[in-house]
Amino acid sequence: MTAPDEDADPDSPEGRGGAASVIPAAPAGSGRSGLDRRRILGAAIEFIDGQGLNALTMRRLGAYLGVEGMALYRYVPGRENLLDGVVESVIDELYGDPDVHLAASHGWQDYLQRLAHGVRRIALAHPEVFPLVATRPPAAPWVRPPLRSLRWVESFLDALIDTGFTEESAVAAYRAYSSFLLGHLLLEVSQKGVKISPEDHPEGVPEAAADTDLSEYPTVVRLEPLLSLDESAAEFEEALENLLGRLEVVLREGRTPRRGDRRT
Amino acid sequence: MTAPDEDADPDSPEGRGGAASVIPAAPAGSGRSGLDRRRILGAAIEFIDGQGLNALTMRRLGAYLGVEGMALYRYVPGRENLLDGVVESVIDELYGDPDVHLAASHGWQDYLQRLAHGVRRIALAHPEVFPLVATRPPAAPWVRPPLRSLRWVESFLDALIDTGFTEESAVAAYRAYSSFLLGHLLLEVSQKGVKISPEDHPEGVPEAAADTDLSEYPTVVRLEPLLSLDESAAEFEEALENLLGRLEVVLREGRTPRRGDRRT
DNA sequence: GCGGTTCCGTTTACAACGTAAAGCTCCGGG
DNA sequence: CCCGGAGCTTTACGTTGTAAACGGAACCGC
Repeated sequence: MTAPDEDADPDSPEGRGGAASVIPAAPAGSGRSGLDRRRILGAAIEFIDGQGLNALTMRRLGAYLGVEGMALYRYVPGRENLLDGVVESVIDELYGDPDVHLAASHGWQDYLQRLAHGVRRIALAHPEVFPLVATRPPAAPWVRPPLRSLRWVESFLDALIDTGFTEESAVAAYRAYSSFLLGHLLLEVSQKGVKISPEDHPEGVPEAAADTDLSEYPTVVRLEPLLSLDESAAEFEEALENLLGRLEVVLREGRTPRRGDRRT
Repeated sequence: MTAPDEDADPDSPEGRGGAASVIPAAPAGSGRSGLDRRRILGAAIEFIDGQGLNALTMRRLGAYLGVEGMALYRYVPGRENLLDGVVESVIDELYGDPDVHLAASHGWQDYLQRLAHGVRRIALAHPEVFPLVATRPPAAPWVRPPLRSLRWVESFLDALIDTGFTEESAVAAYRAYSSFLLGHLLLEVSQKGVKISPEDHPEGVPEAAADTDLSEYPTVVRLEPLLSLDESAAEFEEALENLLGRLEVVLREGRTPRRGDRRT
């Protein structure tokens, strides 16, 4: 079903190289006994990708690994920690992505562009996992967003500061960038999440939905084809470019612009 | 504790009029017997605001209402549905907000501005609830974002179309606006969510955290004061204004700008 | 008044969850 | 041969969401 050519999304799974596959871990119940934290986290990710987050329970994950559920507790302190680990693991895929660099060797715009697409690739590869990134309470109070690892935050700030941003504007940029990524990807991922409805209406009237009464919302109904059109890639690109443009202004003016600009 | 004057956030709880209080419902366990769906949803919101989302269980919510837990099932089909109802209720607070209008009587910019602040007020009033807005699977596949109610989507699209947007650009605007709101508010809310840590360090060194080793992240450490500075209100304003500016361009050009047409 | 229905809340019940604690089972070093 | 520990399983407990049966009050037409 997925239109394979035409204007294929460069961030779609397998669109780019080898990133987005977590761990070479054994397929499912094969590689017996070699249990360890990484294998567990890898399995958890596979499991969530396949069965959804709600389906993930300790016992089921155990079974998925050919083991008894309680066995996991030898390597993982508990479920919450496991989920934290999952998030961390998923974000760590960035390190394996050859298109994403830790340093801004080709300018900050290139750096941010690559980073954004790297994160998007991850989000699209693990749509069920990604919301966790947004929801899990952060280890450090700042570091909220998509790049939850301190190492990435460090890299981000360094990259910008090295290329001329002031500290203030680098931090401002970090936040603007983060919330852009978070918002856009969350929206995109959850839009994909709802497939074309697994069952239902094998025939009968396609409009005038069965569950809710749409007759009060004529515009929504009329624009439905537009609304359900998926332009995410282009929209992402546009919003990203706009953001970069905004940051460029910040850079040039050396400060984060304030309304009415009465500064401290 | 909350610095009351200075440059008070206009969207902070009680900053604006009467919105952001769900339902006049009885305080806690007072108004006995009059159980019904709205009262339950109201109580659930209060409960989540007070005890956090994780603490919400059917039995506890029952107890909070002076009732036996199973009693709730007469009015609510189940927990999932309850959470959906909570989200819906919270969004419905928009209707009670005198500053937010359903129609763009003072131009679309005014409309979007008011709407954005209305949603922000809600997010700040219910920081524990808001992430649900982002996470809950949507009833209709499109309609993803902060304004989950079809009525608001309808209103949004009408407002823009009435003031000159094409259908395509109205939809594009809807998405850009949504993801902006979602991202920014989610970030903001979860940043506030982590208060000054309920317990711990009643004394001792405030920096050089006890749990993780920050020594590898000198920039993060150095910028920590900046990073934890809370400029959310200003940042929100700036990003919102930028977005509106972007939409204005879209409006003027009558189309959603595609990659390729430049205008730096 | 009175039997019956209907409403609403309680009780009881159960499977599944996260997790503590104790029990196996094997394995390499004395 | 025995031992101790690593690694997994068993058993156990409290809590969760929810189905089903239950009780009692409030109302109905008579």
